Amino acid sequence: MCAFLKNKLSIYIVDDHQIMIDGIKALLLSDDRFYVSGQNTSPLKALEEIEKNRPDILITDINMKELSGIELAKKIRRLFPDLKILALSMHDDRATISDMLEVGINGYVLKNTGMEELKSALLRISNGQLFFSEDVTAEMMKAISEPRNPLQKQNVSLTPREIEIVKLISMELNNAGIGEKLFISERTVETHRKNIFRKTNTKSVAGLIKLAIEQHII
Amino acid sequence: MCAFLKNKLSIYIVDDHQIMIDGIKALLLSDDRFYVSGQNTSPLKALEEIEKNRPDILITDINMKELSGIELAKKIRRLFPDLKILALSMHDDRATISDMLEVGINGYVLKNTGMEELKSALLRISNGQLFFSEDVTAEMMKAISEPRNPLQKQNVSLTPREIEIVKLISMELNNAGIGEKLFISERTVETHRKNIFRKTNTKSVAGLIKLAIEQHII
DNA sequence: AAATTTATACGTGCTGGTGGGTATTTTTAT
DNA sequence: ATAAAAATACCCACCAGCACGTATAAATTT
Repeated sequence: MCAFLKNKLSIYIVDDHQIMIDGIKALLLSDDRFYVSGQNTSPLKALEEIEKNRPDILITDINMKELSGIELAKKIRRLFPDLKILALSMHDDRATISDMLEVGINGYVLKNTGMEELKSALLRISNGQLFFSEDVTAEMMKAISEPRNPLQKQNVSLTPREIEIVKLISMELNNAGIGEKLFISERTVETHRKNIFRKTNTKSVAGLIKLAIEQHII
Repeated sequence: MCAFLKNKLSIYIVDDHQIMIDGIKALLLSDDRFYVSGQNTSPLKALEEIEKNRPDILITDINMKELSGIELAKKIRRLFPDLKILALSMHDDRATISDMLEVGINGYVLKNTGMEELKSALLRISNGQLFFSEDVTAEMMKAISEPRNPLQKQNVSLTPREIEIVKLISMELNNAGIGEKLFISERTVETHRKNIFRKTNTKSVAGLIKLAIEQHII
């Protein structure tokens, strides 16, 4: 089951974009240290296949429609604790990185880095080491060096109602419009709004929307 | 210079994400009908290289930070009218599609389709035909069947200064703060703001920020 | 059963942004 | 050289949202 025994690393790929899968596959195919044991554009189907397939390393995208990479990684960690996970992402935003680290992934590389880096990531991970892209490491360093800035990694736990409000704000509705839509008073909307800004520690709609997008609320 | 003469299609790839370039390259490499004459993660550098390189087909991503695929395609169309352009995008939103069609691209495939489709797109385009992914075609059909809906195709071409303003808005600065930072009057910021909202056809900061994130402006 | 969270709602004063303009200078494109 | 686009700046009236509050019913959690 390990790389040493069969002399090839067994890789499973999950990515929303078939073309990305095809690309990675083609590249690994030409390198006899790797073997692509399977792939899927659907995280859920991938979970089933992994059960039978038992690869060494899972390469997963993070921003997937069906199930986020974070959720997938969580499930994987629970079901197959030994399976190594390498996150492959477009973004190096702190929230996502820290979410993934918390889940306990083994590596995080950005899509804007080359394939060589991906290969070394795979090799290092298979050795039990961790691997992070330079930009990701930099972001982590920054997070550490800024002792306890107000932005923390606070879990922005909005209530369902508040999330609804955020969604409507993002749809360019004003308080009156939101009230109408939810059959509540404009005053109530104002109160929700206040609470949302307080909780998210944002001071303008701009910040709120950025956060909401980062956290995949909208 | 054409595919028939040298029996290989010369392809140039532009994409923000090196890993995507690497993937496509690896795949085309294994097919002797294609030849990757060059690639770049920077649209601007690509433009220079294409001048010398003169490929048959340019594969370009659409959502790039430096220069959007739309802008790149426009420049290409003006400078090298014979060069075929194949857009490769994550999104099938109507605005982008119609922008690209207007510029006069030769094909549009989505990243969530397989590599085989990419290959046939390349072959058909080299024959002077057009090629569009199924989803893209569907979106076009829908657009036609819905006679003249209000959503039109707005060109979101913000000026450099306006983009600067958008960035500062997204950083939760108010007009006064922005003016201070850019050494301009608060009145000027107000004017920029007005123009930005008019151009982007957004009516609140929420919409603007969403758009800005979509378009990778921030 | 008690405590907490969530969702509801109102008042008031202030200010920052909106929408309506107009206009000049500088830069870029033709 | 000239037209067009971009960047600069101001005026005025209006009101939506913010910052302070306070308060109560309903649902959840402990």
